[in-house]
Amino acid sequence: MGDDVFRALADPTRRRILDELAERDGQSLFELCGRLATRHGLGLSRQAVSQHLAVLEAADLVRTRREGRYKFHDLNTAPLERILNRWLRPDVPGSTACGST
Amino acid sequence: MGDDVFRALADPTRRRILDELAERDGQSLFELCGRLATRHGLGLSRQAVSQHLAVLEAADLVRTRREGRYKFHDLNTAPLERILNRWLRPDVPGSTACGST
DNA sequence: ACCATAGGCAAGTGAATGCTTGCATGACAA
DNA sequence: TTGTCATGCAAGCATTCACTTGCCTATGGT
Repeated sequence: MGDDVFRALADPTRRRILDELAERDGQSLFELCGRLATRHGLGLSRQAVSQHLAVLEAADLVRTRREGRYKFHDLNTAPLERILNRWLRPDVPGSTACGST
Repeated sequence: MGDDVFRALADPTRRRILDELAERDGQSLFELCGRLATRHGLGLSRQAVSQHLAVLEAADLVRTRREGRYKFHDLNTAPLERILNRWLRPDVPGSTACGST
């Protein structure tokens, strides 16, 4: 476990998506496309962003909720908190649970 | 800055190398090869590990010091500490410095 | 000097990755 | 129902990446 998290964080575009969601939770796919374009200068297709979101969701870094035909995305920092302790604080209780990733 | 750090952490073998160095600093290339093989079951060539170490060193996650014909590797957690704050504590002073990575 | 040891450099290969293109699905409005 | 909007699925392409192979440098022991 945690493998998907590191892989998800490897791409700079996905990190910018996390930045966007950290600033404003609950954005839809098109909202993210627009903000990545206008604020970060990234001219990505809708599918490109969709695939990035799928990777982030698989890593549990992004939670989604459907409402009608919209799908809203929320940032989930729990996997990040679990990962830090691996090398930074190796003797915190619970940090050994992800030691074999 | 920080881009190399995420890329370096993306590979599971490199993460195991960091585990090894976290447990015992100052290992040489051959030492790491041996311990990755015996303790993690990874049958990697010397060059494979060497290239991984080069990536980790480029990301400043590993510091090296030469002594004679030996080259010892030490873990450096500073880049990790800088990265945490990006999404976990966005309002800590100094965390804005790596916001555009 | 000789040889073994520790490490470095560079080209080549197979697999994974990011992105595109095209078509399909489901929800809402007219 | 018909059309449109938001999203999903899948194949194809170009790049990147991890690993190997082969040769080279340098240090230390004998």
